[in-house]
Amino acid sequence: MTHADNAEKNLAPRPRAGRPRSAESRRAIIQSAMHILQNDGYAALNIEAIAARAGVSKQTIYRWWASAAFIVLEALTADMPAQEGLAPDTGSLKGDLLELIRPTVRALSSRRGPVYRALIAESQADARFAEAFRTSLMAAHREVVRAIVARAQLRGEVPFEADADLAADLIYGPILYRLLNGHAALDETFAFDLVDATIVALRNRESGVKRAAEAAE
Amino acid sequence: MTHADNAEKNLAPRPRAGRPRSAESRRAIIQSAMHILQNDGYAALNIEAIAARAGVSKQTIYRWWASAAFIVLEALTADMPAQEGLAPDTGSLKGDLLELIRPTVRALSSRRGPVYRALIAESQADARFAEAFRTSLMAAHREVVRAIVARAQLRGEVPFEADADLAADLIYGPILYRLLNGHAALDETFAFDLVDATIVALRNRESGVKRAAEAAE
Amino acid sequence: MTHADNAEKNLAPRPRAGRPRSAESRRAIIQSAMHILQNDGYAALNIEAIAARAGVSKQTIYRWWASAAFIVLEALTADMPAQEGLAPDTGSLKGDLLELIRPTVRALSSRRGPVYRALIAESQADARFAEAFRTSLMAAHREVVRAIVARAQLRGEVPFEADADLAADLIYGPILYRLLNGHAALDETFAFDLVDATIVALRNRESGVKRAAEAAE
Amino acid sequence: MTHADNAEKNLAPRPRAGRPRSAESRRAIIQSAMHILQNDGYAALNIEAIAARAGVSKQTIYRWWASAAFIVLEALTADMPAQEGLAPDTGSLKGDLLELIRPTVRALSSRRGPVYRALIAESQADARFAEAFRTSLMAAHREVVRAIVARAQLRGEVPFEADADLAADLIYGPILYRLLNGHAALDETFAFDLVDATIVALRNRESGVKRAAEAAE
DNA sequence: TAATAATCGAGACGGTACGTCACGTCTTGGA
DNA sequence: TCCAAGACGTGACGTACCGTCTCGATTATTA
Repeated sequence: MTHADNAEKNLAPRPRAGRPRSAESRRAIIQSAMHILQNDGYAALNIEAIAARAGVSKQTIYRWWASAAFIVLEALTADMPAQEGLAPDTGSLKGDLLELIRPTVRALSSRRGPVYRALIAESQADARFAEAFRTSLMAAHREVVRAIVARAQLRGEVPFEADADLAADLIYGPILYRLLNGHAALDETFAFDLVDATIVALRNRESGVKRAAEAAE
Repeated sequence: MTHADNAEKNLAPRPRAGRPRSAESRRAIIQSAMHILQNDGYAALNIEAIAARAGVSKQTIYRWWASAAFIVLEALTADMPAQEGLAPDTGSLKGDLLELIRPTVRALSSRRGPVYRALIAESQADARFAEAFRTSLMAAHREVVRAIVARAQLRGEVPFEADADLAADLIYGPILYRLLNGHAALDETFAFDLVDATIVALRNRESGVKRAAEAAE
Repeated sequence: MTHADNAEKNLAPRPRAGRPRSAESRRAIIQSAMHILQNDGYAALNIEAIAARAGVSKQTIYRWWASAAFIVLEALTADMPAQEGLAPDTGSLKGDLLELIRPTVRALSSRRGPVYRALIAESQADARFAEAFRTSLMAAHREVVRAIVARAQLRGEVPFEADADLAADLIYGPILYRLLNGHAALDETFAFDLVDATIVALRNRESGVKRAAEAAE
Repeated sequence: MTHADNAEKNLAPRPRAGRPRSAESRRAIIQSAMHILQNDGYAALNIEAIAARAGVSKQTIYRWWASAAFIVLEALTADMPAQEGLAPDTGSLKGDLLELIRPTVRALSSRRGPVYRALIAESQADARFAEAFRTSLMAAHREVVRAIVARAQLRGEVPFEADADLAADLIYGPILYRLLNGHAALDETFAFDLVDATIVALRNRESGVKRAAEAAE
């Protein structure tokens, strides 16, 4: 999204005139937003509260972010570089997926849960944020799955017709479902089940060709 | 949940004193809520707008519903009786699942989409609504899957260890994921993929016993 | 002006539905506005401060008044009925004018001064308020002069061609001038001077006819 | 006032170090302020708008002027030298006063009106500006009247007891009154009326001595 | 020919108040 | 009892200007 992009650009080497953006304010805003979100919940996360806690004017927030959700998104993506290339590489598809999913499930069932629930809820009300969220955080998560599947294809663990995008849906879909709907726990057993289900689905080579024929019937 | 329950009770034959509840107002409120949600989106759905459009006082709304989301939920559950016993019975697991999923996906990609997106978003902010939504609509959807799987087990299409709950997660999880995140279309191809993935996962009998052993390693 | 008019009407016999306007809030708002104006000055008179001091919501203020100046105007005009028919009647033009001007000058050089200075200043920035101010307060003041002059004409103290409107300008103009510009005191001597000047101007019968001729030259 | 004074001094030959003040910026600022005031009104006259229109930084404005009103005042006083010694000298009191008032009234009823209305309004909110305005522009205007009256006294047209200050009040007071209150037009007829009223008031020799006696009664 | 000094544009900053929106509650009179 | 109308206190919204504060660049005088 434009706002967040500008923010990052303006903090990068800045050849332009005028007082430079305050890195201190930016940090205080992001920290305040996360603090309020984690402690008081998303309902309490509003611009006035963030500004007050960060000792910052509302205008400064609005100058760089379109809404509180964008601040949270930036807080999450700012951590990402450290996690980059984080696609685990254990040598086996099952190992990789478990290495990916178990920490994910663990984080979402504790402190990360409320954050993602809030951002997904916000996505339903704000199309501009939805796009930013989808193309940054969510896309990054899906990309990891795609990388894992690609390696498994090279190793011959799954056929080349295997649909990596479907795999990402089969992993993150149910996780999201349990996170948002709360009908069952996000626990280890669930992680194992998801991995198994995803692997057998990837190995099932019907996907491409045969399916098209069926649909045509 | 209490409010919605009262609503239904109060419409049933009830010998209480005073002026009876206006069925006309109830209908107008529900229709207005759905109209606003479908046309102007979740962000525009508020009590004030519903009251204005329904020609009803805000008080009347607050008397019978706890929030706009409960109105929408009532609109959906009021339609349910007509769809009840909707678990399709084609004679095969694949047929049943397709019969279930294809219309679901079709509805969600058109007029039902905004409605479910709104209710799930609301669930993240309101725990009381979340419970109502989960135990009514969502539970009903999952129950259909469970019935289909049970029949498949009786037919011997899938082992008795097959996890019907996981099957529901594998079906509705990815659907929800695409609905909420919008990274890919909710189309026919997706429905076929989901059905295939779910079936191979159900047939994979590792699920229960072996898994526990692995986790213990 | 519409806002102020409605306010008065709605406090009068009200045959309409809905919760009636709170006379208590109205009183608290007007009193708070006057208190702030008298103690902290016009610069400190803003809607937020009035609302806070009156224990009232901003919305309630905006519902009935277009700006703080209108509240002050209502405070002044609400006192007017008590002063109505206040055109003094001493039996002589000079007596009447003195009876009118001396208290005016005295009030403006003490507590009324800041109030009128504020309202006139506001009139320069807000055309809608300017009209309200002119047609209520200012018009009432001018009307008193007109009544005094009319009686003097009947008594034969001044010719019938005497211009009562000009008399009002000659009285209130210089008073306003000193009030706003502050180049000299608003004192008793000034009141006497104004009365004398106004009287001789009224007796000077050139006004109408001869002037037109001159202008045509 | 200090700011404005500095402004003028700093433009005069001054051997201070550093980059000299930009005459170009000063001109642009003054012109922009006048343009906004004349076209968009007093309410739209703010530093931000002036800076934007002049293509100048806000800092530059704040460095040389204390508020927008001072800029306007400087715009008017910068024109004054050209008008200096403007006390008309037609040989008769009436001629002089007409020569003075008619152009004044004409200017105020067209382009000068908004300007003076703004400055007088500002004077009510800012005591420091009020003093600057009173002792520069307003004092100059009053001085002209005093000079005219002095010549009339030498000619014997009015007694030596005639109060020139009162004359200035009788002229500028009503003009200001109509300008600010807008209850009647600033036209030729009004100019004639004012002149006549002022002359008869000046000729009425009661003013000083007798009045004191009356007041003591 | 530097060093010093003041100004300039640009533009971000902490503030204050604005006027609006929706909330959920509360009187009214009437059905 | 319920209903519509609609006023009420509350809290947050996003915006407009305020006056101040860096920046890098520019243009003078002084050493």
